[in-house]
Amino acid sequence: MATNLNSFDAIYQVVQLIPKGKVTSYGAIAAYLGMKGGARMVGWAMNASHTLENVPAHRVVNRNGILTGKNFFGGNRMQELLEEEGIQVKEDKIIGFQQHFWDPSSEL
DNA sequence: CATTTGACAGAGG
DNA sequence: CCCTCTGCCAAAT
Repeated sequence: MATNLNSFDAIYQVVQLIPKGKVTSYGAIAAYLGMKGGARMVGWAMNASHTLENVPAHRVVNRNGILTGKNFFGGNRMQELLEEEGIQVKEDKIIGFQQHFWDPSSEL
């Protein structure tokens, strides 16, 4: 797919496609977009996306299921959003991460 | 144009 | 699981 999408836009699309109550990792998104190993780029996109509203970056965590970007959300905002979607978060990390994991490469 | 940086990932200890 | 080092890619300065 990747219809006329610029670097960041493609990432925003995938993040917006994450089902409610699900989460994914930067690497999974990067791999889906073909930039395996470019996971850092995904984080960069999120940094730019945090100014947007339709990008549920709170559903994107690192490979360990840790809310790496919670600091960018402003306090416990990220954790609250996840808990509202049925995801339990403890000490900045998702409980049963694999259980809530959503892989774009498999689901899309 | 070269260097630094960044919300990562994987391997090793 | 935590810490450290290396590898990757693109944007920002």
